[in-house]
Amino acid sequence: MVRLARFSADAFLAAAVAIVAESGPSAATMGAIARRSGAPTGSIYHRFESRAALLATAWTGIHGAFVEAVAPSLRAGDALRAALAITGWARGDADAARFLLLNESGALFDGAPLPDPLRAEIRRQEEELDAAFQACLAAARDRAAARMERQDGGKPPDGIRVGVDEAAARARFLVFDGPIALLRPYLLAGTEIPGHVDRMIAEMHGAVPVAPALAAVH
Amino acid sequence: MVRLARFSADAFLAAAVAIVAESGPSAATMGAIARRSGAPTGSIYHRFESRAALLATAWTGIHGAFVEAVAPSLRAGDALRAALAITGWARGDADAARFLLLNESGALFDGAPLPDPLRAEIRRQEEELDAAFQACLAAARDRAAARMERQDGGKPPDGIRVGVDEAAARARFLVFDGPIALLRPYLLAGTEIPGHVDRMIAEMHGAVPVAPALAAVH
DNA sequence: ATGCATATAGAATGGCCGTTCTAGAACACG
DNA sequence: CGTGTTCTAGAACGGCCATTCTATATGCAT
Repeated sequence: MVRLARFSADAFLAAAVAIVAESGPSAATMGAIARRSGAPTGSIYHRFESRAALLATAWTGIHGAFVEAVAPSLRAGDALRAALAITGWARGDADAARFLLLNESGALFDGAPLPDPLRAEIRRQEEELDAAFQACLAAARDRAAARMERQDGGKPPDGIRVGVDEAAARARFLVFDGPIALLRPYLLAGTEIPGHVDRMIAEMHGAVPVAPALAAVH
Repeated sequence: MVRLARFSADAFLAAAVAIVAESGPSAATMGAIARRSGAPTGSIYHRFESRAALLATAWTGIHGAFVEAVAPSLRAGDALRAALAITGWARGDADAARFLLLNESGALFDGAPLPDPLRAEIRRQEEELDAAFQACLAAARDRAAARMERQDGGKPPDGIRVGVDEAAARARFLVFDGPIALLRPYLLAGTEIPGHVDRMIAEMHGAVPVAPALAAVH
């Protein structure tokens, strides 16, 4: 019922993502987003209640795609495949990867008031990713226990005995922080991601155990 | 000759570093720095010609300490010791490490006009660090060549044949990006840096070669 | 046709921030 | 004991930005 919109929410989101990817979050002013969309600034407020809501919506869409790319491998207990899914996803959508990278530290919507459904979706994504990660961690722990049982009666193998916190930190690095650190230079430079990034990830996974002897701690 | 200053340049720098470490770069407004120092905003401009100059000076001081902590090990060709020097330095000055981390992407003084001596010092530090890094890379290459000669007549060992770009990228990750990625969660959370961070760095250096068969490429 | 809800269009508002300006104070030196 | 220079002190200025407001257009439902 009534006047049809010339500017869609998606158009504003796309403009915001492009600006952030090109020039960083602080360049994504309402004026810049409007200019890039060919719209007046006021029209943005017919779709989003604030700049924070707009950017958070953009973040949520991109982060959702990220989670969908990574979570299945995690749920399958395959940490290496999950790590490689990150590089694959980044290769497929460089702008999105750059956007996510530049908004890592939560500087985007720190304490800003967001619409409730958006907050709920953000939490849902975070919980889904965390649950998948925990599943992967549990699988690694089980494998470590089985390996230990096979090798000898009770003493841990040549790996180091680690606690749960350490195992989680190790897994986080192997799956997320390490691959992201490998991608960062290329994402920031805007150049293609070379194949040896994947090779290094594979080497790391082969050499650095997630849970070397976690079963001993249980 | 004349009135003695109540507020030193160092006081403003310390205030700026503390604010950035606590609340991020955008919180370090001239007003906030002045308030934290107990000075009027105008007084800051008797020491620094602009906000960019102030923050860049703070960055340069911290980065200089970082370089001094890391470069000697690099010049000695010891990549592992260099990587561990980063964690050691971060443990010794958490605020400084946080400051550096939060200003990685050069968002601090992007195209801002800076006094020439400051620019020169920044460039000098960057060149010193890069030279040390290149020395470390060259040492790794020499060791790889020697290892190859010892093992067999001409074919590369079980390592992967890599080019110069890849060797540099590998070394960068082993020395800088990897350790920093391991530190990031603890720096951002403001919690103590656990010992297993160093253990993982050592594992990585043991397992992921900087220049596996670089000599074959020369 | 005529309402009327919803859009465009862009000017106006108010706040924050970096920077500058005005006034006055302190101190080394002649 | 001025005098000049460098400081404190904080108000004032100008720009940018998010947000709101006013005026006008559009097109479906009646």
